[in-house]
Amino acid sequence: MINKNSPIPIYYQLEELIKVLIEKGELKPGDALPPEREYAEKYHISRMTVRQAFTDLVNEGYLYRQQGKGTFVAERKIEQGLQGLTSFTEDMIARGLKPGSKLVKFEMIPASSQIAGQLKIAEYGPVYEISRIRLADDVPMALETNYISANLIKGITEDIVNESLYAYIEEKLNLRIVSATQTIESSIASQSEANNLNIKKGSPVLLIQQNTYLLDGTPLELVKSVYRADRYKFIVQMKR
Amino acid sequence: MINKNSPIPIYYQLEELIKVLIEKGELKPGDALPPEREYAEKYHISRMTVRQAFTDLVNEGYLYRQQGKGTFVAERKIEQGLQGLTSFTEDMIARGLKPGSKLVKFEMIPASSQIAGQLKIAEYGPVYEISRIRLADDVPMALETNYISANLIKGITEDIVNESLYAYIEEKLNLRIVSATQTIESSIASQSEANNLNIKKGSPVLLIQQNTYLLDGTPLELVKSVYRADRYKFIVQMKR
DNA sequence: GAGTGGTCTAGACCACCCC
DNA sequence: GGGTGGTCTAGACCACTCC
Repeated sequence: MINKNSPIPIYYQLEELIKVLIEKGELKPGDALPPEREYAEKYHISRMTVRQAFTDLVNEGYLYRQQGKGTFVAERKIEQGLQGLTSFTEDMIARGLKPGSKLVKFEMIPASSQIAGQLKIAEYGPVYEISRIRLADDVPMALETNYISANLIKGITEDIVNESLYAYIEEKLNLRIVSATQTIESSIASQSEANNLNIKKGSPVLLIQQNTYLLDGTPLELVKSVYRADRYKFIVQMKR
Repeated sequence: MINKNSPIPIYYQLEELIKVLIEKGELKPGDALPPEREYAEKYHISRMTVRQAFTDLVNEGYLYRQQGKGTFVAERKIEQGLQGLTSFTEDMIARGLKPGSKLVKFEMIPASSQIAGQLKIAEYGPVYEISRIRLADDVPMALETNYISANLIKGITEDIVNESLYAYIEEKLNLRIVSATQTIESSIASQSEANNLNIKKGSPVLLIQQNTYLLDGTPLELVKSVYRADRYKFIVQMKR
């Protein structure tokens, strides 16, 4: 079960092993896991290594610990798109919907002061503005506009946007997206938003602005989205 | 600086020490910290202990690591109420507003099937229904309704509700609130909501439903809130 | 090659829970 | 008292980055 000569870290192998037990239902919510010392002995590994695996699973919400009592399987995690940073595509798939996209604008423009401030670039610096109607099961779900500094991300084409912008950024440019701040507010559709989303003017919409950051805190992009309230709810999981 | 005989764990003392350096500005965003081995030597502690402190600070968003390069101070954390679970009161204080509250309903009712299902109690089981108008700087901000199983939380009184329900639950009943799921949607104020919030019928509002859970996953309460869109934006921080 | 973080060991003692 | 997780040690070798 555990291969000590594998290049995959032992603690990681143990995490996967425990996750599988939970997903197969052999460990049910509320069940106590075997104690750390027992795992250490069984697999001939150090207790600290077992603890590293357990700690990760606690942080991911699979387990919880109680001093003096033991380690237990947590209630089933909410299977939602929002336990972390996800793209529209990932979000829709997690919700069981077929994602789609229709490009409505793809331009390079000078940054307004508001956008330049958020992206921490010079005012009037070049940014890509990419507007897309986002579809779920072929019905409009949201109107999404991305702003990305053209100096940071060079060589974007329409083809890349139609494929996957995130995959291009992460795989081709080797930039790691690690965090984001989202601001969510309630609003009412303007005439042009209503036209794009195929709803009536004045219908309620969810306005989401996302700032995305790289590992060192450099702003990568700004995304402004308008979601149809009748089709979309935002879900967040929080820990104390 | 580090007291090895203190009952406070060494790794925790080190965390506080580093946090203070960051908050005082002696360590600025982007700065490299001294390497782990240097801390270990300086304070005569094990490198693993240093690593535990660093790891916690990375998880809390204060630091980030780069293999082969070093450990660095992250960009200033967004000082927002929403980097974790907060009560309305905490949220308002974090936003620089004076929280207030006006009780409009306090009853014990039989749980509807929807509420019973969410709280995982029997249908028609007793629940407290507590409705409050939430004020920020003395102006209505939200209409909030809590549902709590009366069997789980016994002996709530109006006085407790007017003080702090969370403090009562955590301190007096010794229950630890650890996680919550929030569903956020956009809607339009009904006539009665509009009256309570002092806005026009049909104005946009943010509908937030929160399910709160204890350590072992037991549902503690259900909170349904209606926030004025003109005064409130919801903010979330996410990590990959 | 030198320096950094990443993984791992084989112990130890403490704090807490339950019987 | 026995079992659990919580903290801590003093090393070791590996993987990665940079010069």
